[in-house]
Amino acid sequence: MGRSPCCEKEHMNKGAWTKEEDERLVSYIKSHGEGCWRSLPRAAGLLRCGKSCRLRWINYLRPDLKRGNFTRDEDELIIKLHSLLGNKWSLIAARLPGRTDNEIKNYWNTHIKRKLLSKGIDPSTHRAINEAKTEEKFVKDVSFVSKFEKTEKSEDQKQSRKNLNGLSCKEEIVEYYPVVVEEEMCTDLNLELKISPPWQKQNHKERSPYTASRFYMENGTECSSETAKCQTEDSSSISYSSSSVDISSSIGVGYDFLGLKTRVLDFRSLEMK
DNA sequence: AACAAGTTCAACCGCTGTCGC
DNA sequence: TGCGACAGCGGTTGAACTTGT
Repeated sequence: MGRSPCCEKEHMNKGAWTKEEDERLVSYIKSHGEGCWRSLPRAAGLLRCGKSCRLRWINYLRPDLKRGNFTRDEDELIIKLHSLLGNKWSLIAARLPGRTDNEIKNYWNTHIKRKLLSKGIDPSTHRAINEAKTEEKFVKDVSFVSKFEKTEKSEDQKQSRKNLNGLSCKEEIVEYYPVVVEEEMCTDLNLELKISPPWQKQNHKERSPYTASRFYMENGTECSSETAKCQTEDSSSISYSSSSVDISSSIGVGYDFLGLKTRVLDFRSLEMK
Protein backbone atom coordinates (compact mmCIF):
# COMPACT_ATOMS: atom_id res chain seq x y z
CA MET A 1 0.00 0.00 0.00
CA GLY A 2 1.55 3.28 -1.08
CA ARG A 3 1.12 6.74 0.19
CA SER A 4 -2.15 8.45 -0.27
CA PRO A 5 -2.16 11.06 -3.01
CA CYS A 6 -1.48 14.65 -2.03
CA CYS A 7 -4.99 15.63 -3.05
CA GLU A 8 -8.26 14.35 -4.40
CA LYS A 9 -7.30 14.47 -8.03
CA GLU A 10 -10.72 13.86 -9.48
CA HIS A 11 -12.01 17.10 -8.00
CA MET A 12 -9.02 19.17 -8.95
CA ASN A 13 -8.34 21.45 -11.88
CA LYS A 14 -5.31 20.65 -13.94
CA GLY A 15 -3.45 22.35 -16.73
CA ALA A 16 -3.03 26.02 -17.40
CA TRP A 17 -4.03 28.44 -14.70
CA THR A 18 -6.76 30.97 -15.40
CA LYS A 19 -6.46 34.64 -14.56
CA GLU A 20 -9.06 34.23 -11.85
CA GLU A 21 -7.14 31.40 -10.21
CA ASP A 22 -3.98 33.48 -10.30
CA GLU A 23 -5.75 36.40 -8.67
CA ARG A 24 -7.18 34.20 -5.94
CA LEU A 25 -3.81 32.71 -5.18
CA VAL A 26 -1.98 36.03 -5.17
CA SER A 27 -4.54 37.74 -2.99
CA TYR A 28 -4.58 34.85 -0.53
CA ILE A 29 -0.80 34.78 -0.19
CA LYS A 30 -0.65 38.57 0.08
CA SER A 31 -2.98 38.53 3.03
CA HIS A 32 -1.94 35.27 4.70
CA GLY A 33 1.58 34.67 3.49
CA GLU A 34 3.05 31.43 2.23
CA GLY A 35 2.00 28.78 4.64
CA CYS A 36 0.85 25.20 4.47
CA TRP A 37 0.48 24.44 0.79
CA ARG A 38 -1.76 21.49 1.44
CA SER A 39 -4.44 23.52 3.14
CA LEU A 40 -3.93 26.66 1.06
CA PRO A 41 -6.09 25.72 -1.95
CA ARG A 42 -9.17 25.10 0.14
CA ALA A 43 -8.60 28.24 2.18
CA ALA A 44 -8.08 30.29 -0.96
CA GLY A 45 -11.06 28.73 -2.70
CA LEU A 46 -9.02 27.04 -5.39
CA LEU A 47 -9.67 23.66 -6.95
CA ARG A 48 -5.98 22.92 -7.23
CA CYS A 49 -3.65 20.71 -5.27
CA GLY A 50 -1.17 22.37 -2.95
CA LYS A 51 1.73 21.33 -5.06
CA SER A 52 0.27 23.02 -8.09
CA CYS A 53 -0.32 26.22 -6.10
CA ARG A 54 3.20 26.21 -4.78
CA LEU A 55 4.64 25.77 -8.26
CA ARG A 56 2.47 28.49 -9.74
CA TRP A 57 3.42 30.93 -7.01
CA ILE A 58 7.12 30.18 -7.02
CA ASN A 59 7.55 30.08 -10.77
CA TYR A 60 5.19 32.77 -12.04
CA LEU A 61 3.33 34.80 -9.46
CA ARG A 62 6.00 35.79 -6.96
CA PRO A 63 6.44 39.56 -7.17
CA ASP A 64 10.23 39.43 -7.15
CA LEU A 65 10.48 37.44 -10.36
CA LYS A 66 12.46 38.86 -13.23
CA ARG A 67 10.74 38.26 -16.54
CA GLY A 68 12.22 38.41 -20.00
CA ASN A 69 15.30 37.13 -21.71
CA PHE A 70 18.39 36.01 -19.91
CA THR A 71 21.28 38.44 -20.14
CA ARG A 72 24.70 37.42 -21.33
CA ASP A 73 26.01 37.66 -17.79
CA GLU A 74 23.28 35.36 -16.58
CA ASP A 75 24.12 32.95 -19.40
CA GLU A 76 27.74 32.81 -18.38
CA LEU A 77 26.95 32.46 -14.72
CA ILE A 78 24.57 29.59 -15.39
CA ILE A 79 27.21 27.78 -17.41
CA LYS A 80 29.81 28.25 -14.73
CA LEU A 81 27.51 27.19 -11.94
CA HIS A 82 26.35 24.20 -13.92
CA SER A 83 29.94 23.14 -14.47
CA LEU A 84 30.40 23.18 -10.72
CA LEU A 85 27.06 21.96 -9.46
CA GLY A 86 25.59 19.90 -12.25
CA ASN A 87 21.82 19.78 -12.57
CA LYS A 88 21.24 21.35 -9.18
CA TRP A 89 18.82 23.88 -10.59
CA SER A 90 17.65 25.17 -7.26
CA LEU A 91 21.21 25.90 -6.19
CA ILE A 92 21.91 27.60 -9.48
CA ALA A 93 18.70 29.60 -9.22
CA ALA A 94 19.73 30.76 -5.76
CA ARG A 95 22.60 32.62 -7.40
CA LEU A 96 20.40 34.34 -9.97
CA PRO A 97 18.02 36.77 -8.32
CA GLY A 98 14.57 36.76 -9.84
CA ARG A 99 15.08 33.52 -11.74
CA THR A 100 13.49 30.20 -10.85
CA ASP A 101 14.92 26.73 -11.00
CA ASN A 102 12.29 25.73 -13.55
CA GLU A 103 13.09 28.69 -15.74
CA ILE A 104 16.81 28.02 -15.63
CA LYS A 105 16.29 24.32 -16.30
CA ASN A 106 14.17 25.10 -19.34
CA TYR A 107 16.61 27.70 -20.54
CA TRP A 108 19.47 25.28 -20.14
CA ASN A 109 17.73 22.54 -22.06
CA THR A 110 16.52 24.73 -24.90
CA HIS A 111 19.29 27.28 -25.34
CA ILE A 112 22.50 26.72 -23.48
CA LYS A 113 22.84 23.03 -24.25
CA ARG A 114 22.58 23.75 -27.93
CA LYS A 115 24.93 26.68 -27.69
CA LEU A 116 27.58 24.57 -25.98
CA LEU A 117 27.14 21.71 -28.43
CA SER A 118 27.57 24.08 -31.35
CA LYS A 119 30.88 25.15 -29.82
CA GLY A 120 31.92 21.53 -29.51
CA ILE A 121 31.49 21.45 -25.75
CA ASP A 122 29.75 18.60 -24.02
CA PRO A 123 27.07 20.26 -21.87
CA SER A 124 27.16 17.57 -19.25
CA THR A 125 30.91 17.53 -18.71
CA HIS A 126 31.77 21.05 -19.91
CA ARG A 127 34.67 19.63 -21.80
CA ALA A 128 35.47 19.55 -25.48
CA ILE A 129 33.43 16.74 -27.00
CA ASN A 130 36.46 14.93 -28.45
CA GLU A 131 38.36 15.23 -25.23
CA ALA A 132 35.37 14.11 -23.20
CA LYS A 133 35.10 10.98 -25.30
CA THR A 134 38.66 9.92 -24.77
CA GLU A 135 38.60 10.53 -21.05
CA GLU A 136 35.00 9.67 -20.40
CA LYS A 137 35.83 6.55 -18.44
CA PHE A 138 37.63 8.57 -15.82
CA VAL A 139 34.88 11.06 -15.14
CA LYS A 140 32.45 9.81 -12.58
CA ASP A 141 30.72 13.03 -11.70
CA VAL A 142 31.06 16.78 -11.61
CA SER A 143 33.60 17.42 -8.95
CA PHE A 144 36.12 19.85 -7.67
CA VAL A 145 39.82 19.45 -7.91
CA SER A 146 41.83 21.26 -5.35
CA LYS A 147 44.91 23.25 -6.14
CA PHE A 148 47.20 21.11 -4.12
CA GLU A 149 46.03 18.09 -6.03
CA LYS A 150 47.08 19.73 -9.22
CA THR A 151 50.45 20.76 -7.88
CA GLU A 152 51.34 17.87 -5.63
CA LYS A 153 53.35 15.65 -7.86
CA SER A 154 54.85 13.10 -5.57
CA GLU A 155 53.01 10.25 -3.93
CA ASP A 156 54.76 11.17 -0.70
CA GLN A 157 53.21 14.58 -0.70
CA LYS A 158 49.77 13.14 -1.27
CA GLN A 159 50.24 10.46 1.31
CA SER A 160 51.49 12.81 3.97
CA ARG A 161 48.50 15.01 3.46
CA LYS A 162 46.09 12.12 3.71
CA ASN A 163 47.71 11.02 6.92
CA LEU A 164 47.35 14.34 8.62
CA ASN A 165 45.87 13.90 12.07
CA GLY A 166 45.13 10.29 11.39
CA LEU A 167 42.67 10.96 8.63
CA SER A 168 40.41 8.13 7.79
CA CYS A 169 38.74 10.06 5.03
CA LYS A 170 40.48 10.51 1.77
CA GLU A 171 40.07 12.80 -1.15
CA GLU A 172 39.77 11.61 -4.66
CA ILE A 173 43.03 11.83 -6.46
CA VAL A 174 43.41 14.00 -9.45
CA GLU A 175 44.07 11.21 -11.91
CA TYR A 176 40.47 10.13 -11.73
CA TYR A 177 39.16 13.63 -12.05
CA PRO A 178 40.73 15.20 -15.04
CA VAL A 179 39.70 18.62 -13.89
CA VAL A 180 36.10 19.09 -14.81
CA VAL A 181 36.38 22.60 -13.52
CA GLU A 182 39.55 24.33 -14.54
CA GLU A 183 40.60 27.88 -14.08
CA GLU A 184 40.46 28.61 -17.75
CA MET A 185 36.75 27.88 -17.72
CA CYS A 186 35.97 29.86 -14.61
CA THR A 187 38.48 32.61 -14.29
CA ASP A 188 36.05 35.06 -12.80
CA LEU A 189 34.14 32.78 -10.52
CA ASN A 190 34.78 32.89 -6.83
CA LEU A 191 33.51 29.70 -5.35
CA GLU A 192 33.89 29.33 -1.67
CA LEU A 193 32.86 25.95 -0.41
CA LYS A 194 33.43 24.84 3.09
CA ILE A 195 33.16 21.61 4.95
CA SER A 196 31.78 22.31 8.36
CA PRO A 197 30.58 19.89 10.92
CA PRO A 198 27.58 21.28 12.79
CA TRP A 199 29.42 21.85 16.02
CA GLN A 200 32.03 24.03 14.34
CA LYS A 201 29.79 26.48 12.63
CA GLN A 202 31.12 29.32 14.77
CA ASN A 203 34.65 29.34 13.52
CA HIS A 204 34.90 27.40 10.32
CA LYS A 205 34.99 30.52 8.22
CA GLU A 206 38.35 31.73 9.41
CA ARG A 207 39.86 28.29 9.33
CA SER A 208 39.10 27.52 5.77
CA PRO A 209 38.92 30.37 3.32
CA TYR A 210 38.70 28.03 0.37
CA THR A 211 37.80 24.43 0.63
CA ALA A 212 36.29 22.50 -2.16
CA SER A 213 36.60 18.80 -2.18
CA ARG A 214 34.80 15.53 -2.16
CA PHE A 215 35.37 13.21 0.68
CA TYR A 216 35.07 9.49 0.68
CA MET A 217 35.16 7.11 3.55
CA GLU A 218 38.10 4.81 3.43
CA ASN A 219 37.12 1.18 3.87
CA GLY A 220 33.88 2.27 5.45
CA THR A 221 35.68 3.59 8.49
CA GLU A 222 33.62 6.17 10.26
CA CYS A 223 34.88 9.71 10.00
CA SER A 224 35.29 11.26 13.41
CA SER A 225 34.95 14.89 14.41
CA GLU A 226 38.74 14.98 14.32
CA THR A 227 38.56 13.97 10.74
CA ALA A 228 36.16 16.69 9.83
CA LYS A 229 38.31 19.13 11.70
CA CYS A 230 41.45 18.21 9.91
CA GLN A 231 39.72 18.58 6.59
CA THR A 232 38.92 22.17 7.31
CA GLU A 233 42.42 22.88 8.48
CA ASP A 234 43.76 21.49 5.33
CA SER A 235 42.27 24.12 3.15
CA SER A 236 42.56 22.34 -0.09
CA SER A 237 41.64 25.14 -2.33
CA ILE A 238 39.87 25.99 -5.50
CA SER A 239 39.53 29.66 -5.94
CA TYR A 240 37.98 31.63 -8.71
CA SER A 241 38.22 35.30 -8.28
CA SER A 242 35.68 38.04 -8.59
CA SER A 243 32.18 37.00 -9.39
CA SER A 244 31.25 36.34 -5.85
CA VAL A 245 29.72 32.93 -5.91
CA ASP A 246 29.81 31.95 -2.31
CA ILE A 247 28.83 28.48 -1.44
CA SER A 248 29.83 28.56 2.11
CA SER A 249 28.28 26.21 4.36
CA SER A 250 27.38 23.19 6.16
CA ILE A 251 27.75 20.76 3.41
CA GLY A 252 26.48 17.43 4.37
CA VAL A 253 29.44 16.58 6.44
CA GLY A 254 27.00 16.59 9.30
CA TYR A 255 25.02 13.58 10.22
CA ASP A 256 24.58 12.26 6.74
CA PHE A 257 28.27 12.24 6.25
CA LEU A 258 29.25 10.82 9.59
CA GLY A 259 26.48 8.33 9.49
CA LEU A 260 27.57 7.35 6.01
CA LYS A 261 24.09 7.41 4.57
CA THR A 262 25.63 8.31 1.27
CA ARG A 263 29.06 7.66 -0.03
CA VAL A 264 29.45 11.00 -1.66
CA LEU A 265 28.35 14.34 -0.34
CA ASP A 266 25.15 15.53 -1.82
CA PHE A 267 25.27 19.04 -3.14
CA ARG A 268 21.61 19.50 -2.32
CA SER A 269 22.76 19.96 1.22
CA LEU A 270 24.76 23.00 0.28
CA GLU A 271 23.50 26.14 1.81
CA MET A 272 23.69 29.10 -0.48
CA LYS A 273 24.31 32.54 0.96
C1' DA B 1 -3.63 29.07 -46.90
C1' DA B 2 -2.69 24.65 -45.02
C1' DC B 3 -0.06 21.43 -43.10
C1' DA B 4 4.13 19.34 -40.91
C1' DA B 5 8.05 19.69 -38.18
C1' DG B 6 10.48 21.88 -34.72
C1' DT B 7 10.74 24.63 -30.45
C1' DT B 8 9.41 26.53 -26.10
C1' DC B 9 8.01 26.45 -21.51
C1' DA B 10 4.22 25.87 -18.01
C1' DA B 11 2.75 22.27 -15.50
C1' DC B 12 2.76 17.65 -13.90
C1' DC B 13 4.82 13.43 -11.84
C1' DG B 14 7.43 10.70 -8.94
C1' DC B 15 11.01 10.59 -5.84
C1' DT B 16 13.69 12.08 -1.67
C1' DG B 17 14.70 14.28 2.72
C1' DT B 18 12.86 16.08 6.88
C1' DC B 19 9.86 16.49 10.62
C1' DG B 20 6.51 15.26 14.05
C1' DC B 21 3.94 11.82 16.26
C1' DT C 1 12.14 3.20 15.63
C1' DG C 2 8.80 3.31 12.14
C1' DC C 3 5.45 5.64 9.69
C1' DG C 4 2.84 9.22 7.45
C1' DA C 5 2.55 14.00 5.98
C1' DC C 6 4.66 17.47 3.77
C1' DA C 7 7.82 20.52 1.04
C1' DG C 8 10.96 20.65 -2.39
C1' DC C 9 13.60 18.94 -6.29
C1' DG C 10 14.72 17.30 -10.99
C1' DG C 11 12.99 14.88 -15.01
C1' DT C 12 9.39 14.61 -18.26
C1' DT C 13 5.29 15.77 -20.85
C1' DG C 14 2.33 17.98 -23.95
C1' DA C 15 -0.17 22.15 -25.44
C1' DA C 16 0.79 26.34 -27.62
C1' DC C 17 3.46 28.68 -30.61
C1' DT C 18 6.83 29.39 -34.52
C1' DT C 19 9.04 28.27 -38.69
C1' DG C 20 9.56 25.92 -43.01
C1' DT C 21 7.60 23.90 -47.15
